[in-house]
Amino acid sequence: MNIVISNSSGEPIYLQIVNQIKRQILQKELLPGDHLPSIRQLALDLRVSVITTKRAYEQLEREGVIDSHVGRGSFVSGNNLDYLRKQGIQQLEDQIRQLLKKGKELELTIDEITDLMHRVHKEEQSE
Amino acid sequence: MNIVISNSSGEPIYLQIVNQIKRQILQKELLPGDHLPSIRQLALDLRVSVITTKRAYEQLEREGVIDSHVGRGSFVSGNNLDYLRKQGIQQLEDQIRQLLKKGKELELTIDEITDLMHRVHKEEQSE
Amino acid sequence: MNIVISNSSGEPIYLQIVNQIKRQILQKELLPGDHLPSIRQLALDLRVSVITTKRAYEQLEREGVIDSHVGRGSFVSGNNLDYLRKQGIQQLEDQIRQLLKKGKELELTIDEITDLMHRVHKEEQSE
Amino acid sequence: MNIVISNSSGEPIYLQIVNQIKRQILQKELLPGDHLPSIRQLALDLRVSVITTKRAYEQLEREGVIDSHVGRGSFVSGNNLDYLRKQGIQQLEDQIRQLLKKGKELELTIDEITDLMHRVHKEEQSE
DNA sequence: GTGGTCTAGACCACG
DNA sequence: GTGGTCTAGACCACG
Repeated sequence: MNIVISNSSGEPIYLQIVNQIKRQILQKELLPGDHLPSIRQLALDLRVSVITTKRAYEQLEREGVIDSHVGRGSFVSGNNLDYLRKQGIQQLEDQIRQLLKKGKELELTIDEITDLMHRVHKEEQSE
Repeated sequence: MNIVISNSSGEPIYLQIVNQIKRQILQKELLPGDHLPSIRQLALDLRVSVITTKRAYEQLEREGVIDSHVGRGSFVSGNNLDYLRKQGIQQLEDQIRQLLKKGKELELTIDEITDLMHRVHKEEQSE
Repeated sequence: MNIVISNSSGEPIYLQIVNQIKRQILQKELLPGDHLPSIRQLALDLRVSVITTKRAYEQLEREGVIDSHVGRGSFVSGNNLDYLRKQGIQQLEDQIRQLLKKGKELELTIDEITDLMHRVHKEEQSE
Repeated sequence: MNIVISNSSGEPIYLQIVNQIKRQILQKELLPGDHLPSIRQLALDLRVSVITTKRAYEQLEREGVIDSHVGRGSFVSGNNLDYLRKQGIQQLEDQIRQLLKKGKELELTIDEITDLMHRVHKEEQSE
């Protein structure tokens, strides 16, 4: 499993782990039934406290994205793609609402915001 | 001055104050030279700790958006519109970058994101 | 607030806290808006680690039963009686299902189980 | 021998084995003297660790429900029906006590609990 | 003071 | 080995 931790991003470490695992499930790099590294092993790999990896796995289990069993470890649970996708779209819409609100405050029209978005998109691609 | 505090938004109270004052300056509801309520008065009005209003005013002063003078109070400082506008655009671009990143994770194209944005925009208007 | 911790019950301490707070809300000993003791204070009172009280409050917040705000503390959130009652009935029905299953294994009829329940009930009352 | 393991029930695997064997003895599907599969064979059948089946048999032996002899295997021991039945009744009474406690918290009377039990019983039967 | 995050370390039941 | 619970202790932003 490929997880990268940033100490400077401001995003809590446990959430970085949660989100990156969700992302990998969403992109089918992790499949239902796949065995995840143990919280101890992952902690060693990421050079992070066991408690932090545990917290991440707890969150994922609470959302039904993984199943953990004492003595056996943690596994990607069956078919969460729908759930994760819906959750993702929801978050996207929330971001859009914030964006539109911010744009309105700056007295930008929807077209100006769209233009800005396309300009930023082109910049990102050319990097 | 018209400030509304939300306890459920998750946004720190002092930042809610900061941002709403900035917004009002940007929208010319507050003009250069305008006298702001004292931190004590504002704390009373908003039913919030004085520490909180103090923190908000400190932040605004640090950004040069208001001037505080012992014994006289705080005032909107001269011509911050450019600064606030640039800051707003910057924040908007950051939001857009996050949006594009999230969209990419969900395997949405830039056109699909644009469509979604327009759809959300129409919903917001019709409310 | 009146919470009693048992070290011998087998029920995790944080769950004992969670359940006793839920019980008190259900029985209107705690009302919406009531200020709960801080996690540190409660930890001192119960002679338990801060992490344990924190964990209890996290669980309660996740279920929407309380609201916690940095710097301000934790409060019973508005009208959870319905939620808690429904949850309680659900748990009761699950217990009943287990009971009936167990009774069936022992080849008891529903009437025999009912009798046993009334007998136990009388014993409990006379204690 | 017919044992079904559930990964989702939360009940430890070794206890699932213990309880299902007890049940089968109670219901005379397993009789005194019957030869049980070896821990290795059972582990293979259930796709479970040998440690787990070993733990289950140890528990059963400790309770005197089976006898294990090195080189010969494990056998249902003579006349445990009384013991298992008493144990079952005991457990049933404990469940009833919990039920009554829960019901009390929800401010249900003994009659309301009895009604609910009969209702659940009818649902179960009609399935 | 208050909760949020993080760390190091321990013991337990389970597999 | 594996996750579940618990402890003592730290630093941070917020009020």
